[in-house]
Amino acid sequence: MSQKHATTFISSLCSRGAVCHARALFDEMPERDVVAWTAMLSGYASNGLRREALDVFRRMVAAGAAPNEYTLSSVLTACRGPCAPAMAMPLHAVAVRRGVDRMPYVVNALIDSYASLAEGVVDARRLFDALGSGRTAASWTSMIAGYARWGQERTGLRLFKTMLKDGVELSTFACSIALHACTLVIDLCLGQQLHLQCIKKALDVNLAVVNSLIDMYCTCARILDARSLFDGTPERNLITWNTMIAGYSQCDPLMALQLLLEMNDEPNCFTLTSITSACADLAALRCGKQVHGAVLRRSYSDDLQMGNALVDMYSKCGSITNAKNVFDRMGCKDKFSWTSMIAGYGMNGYGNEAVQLFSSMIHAGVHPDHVVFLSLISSCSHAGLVDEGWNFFRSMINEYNLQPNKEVYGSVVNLLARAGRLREALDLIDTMPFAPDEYVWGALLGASKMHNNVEMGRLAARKITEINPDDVKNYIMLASIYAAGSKWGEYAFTRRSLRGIGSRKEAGISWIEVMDKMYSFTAADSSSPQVCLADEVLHILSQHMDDVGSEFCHIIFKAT
DNA sequence: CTAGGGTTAG
Repeated sequence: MSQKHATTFISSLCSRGAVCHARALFDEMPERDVVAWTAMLSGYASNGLRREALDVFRRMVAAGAAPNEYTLSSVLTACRGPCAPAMAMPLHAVAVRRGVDRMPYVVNALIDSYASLAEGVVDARRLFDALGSGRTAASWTSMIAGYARWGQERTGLRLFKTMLKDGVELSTFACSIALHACTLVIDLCLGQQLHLQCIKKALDVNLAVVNSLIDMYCTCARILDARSLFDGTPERNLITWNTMIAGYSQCDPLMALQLLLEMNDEPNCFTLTSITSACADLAALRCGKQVHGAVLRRSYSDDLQMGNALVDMYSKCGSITNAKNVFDRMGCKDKFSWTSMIAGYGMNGYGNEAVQLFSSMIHAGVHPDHVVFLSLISSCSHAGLVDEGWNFFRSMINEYNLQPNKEVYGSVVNLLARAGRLREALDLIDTMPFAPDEYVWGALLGASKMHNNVEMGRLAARKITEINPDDVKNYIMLASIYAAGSKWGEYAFTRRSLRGIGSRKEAGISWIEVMDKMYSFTAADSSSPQVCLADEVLHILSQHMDDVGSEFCHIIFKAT
């Protein structure tokens, strides 16, 4: 068999996944030219065997075969990912030495390689600019993707527009990258324009494009548009399902579970993370436990994001012991893991534990940010640890050089006011570097009611009215403060202005799901005869809650 | 006879 024939055979075997047979044949060859080496190398690479591909490259160099432009672009793409930053420079040097560093395929691969590191984007751009008219569609998309990857989405999108102006035909690749950039900066307008272009050029039959469109609409809060694309596409893969489920987990967690039921593919780690966060929003503990079981069976528990979602889910379901168990078992933790656990302690009333965990976090060398301090201060607020909370606020500014944002100020106002230190809360509002919003005043108003402080309540309510005159609960709250302080004249006046607004306080609705039926209740819903039985029903329900909750999940995971 | 770019979760 000639060398040419053997090489053809090798690539053919590799393209059908028979890499081992290809390798056996390769090893039998009495001599191997560049083409043969490259065929073997790219055969490994296209089958995801990057280590083997790199090994072939090393042996090839050692054997004295000179890599050409095919070899270099193959080896560059083979080491995409974690080892790309280390390989970009040396391989670039080889390309220069072989005189192929300006060949489009090589340059495109180099752009991608350099842009795999944030600091390399500038080098990538230099290569891109040097290409001049030698740019291909892939050069553009690699460069745009490089920007989008490192938080320069706007620059990427500008380059995308330049590309179109230069007359480069819109490809499915460019389209999905640009759509992804729109998603990252939440630019619905541009996303919709792109959608239109997709339809015009019939690119919306491409699954990757459809998936990016669905993601874009979900992120831009257009779940219905996302759903109609999802329903309309003739073909769906796991990414399609995961994107749609992730979208629902943000705005309609029950629908996320529903979609999981309809899915025929096996859920993967991404699916289960979204489902876990849906369970967190529903406070569906039994369901969340079933998901956790599915996670353990599939050995996804080592995944960082999965662990974080589980900690969050158990915290929001009030199961702090399980949250702590998951947290403690996590092999590696990031800022989000610590924040979720601290917030979990806080929302369940464990202020001291939250404070303790914060110091463990500092001990572990994790830098706190605004979100951590927000969780921490609100933990202190719930647990009545006023001085501790106040000290964290001070240390946030003085020790960690963090400028508290509006939310943090609001949380500190809440901390002081709930503890009855209304005067100090008001002073803080007066000195904070933001215009106080209705939520800050709302915290003061609520605390004024709690501590029967008519004067402070009147002030807070007046401020809220200036910001939002239609806020009904503001008037109701103020009226009850007057009532408690026996200020009946002002009470009557407030009730009258409430009638003047002509709106009613929206009823708070609670709901409960039993099997596949949804029951809703409103507070003091005496109009419904069923509610007369509410206490009895609730009593029975609480006895059977565990069994009922798990039913739904058994349906979901019956296949596992 | 050998080479390229894209979409998913907190």
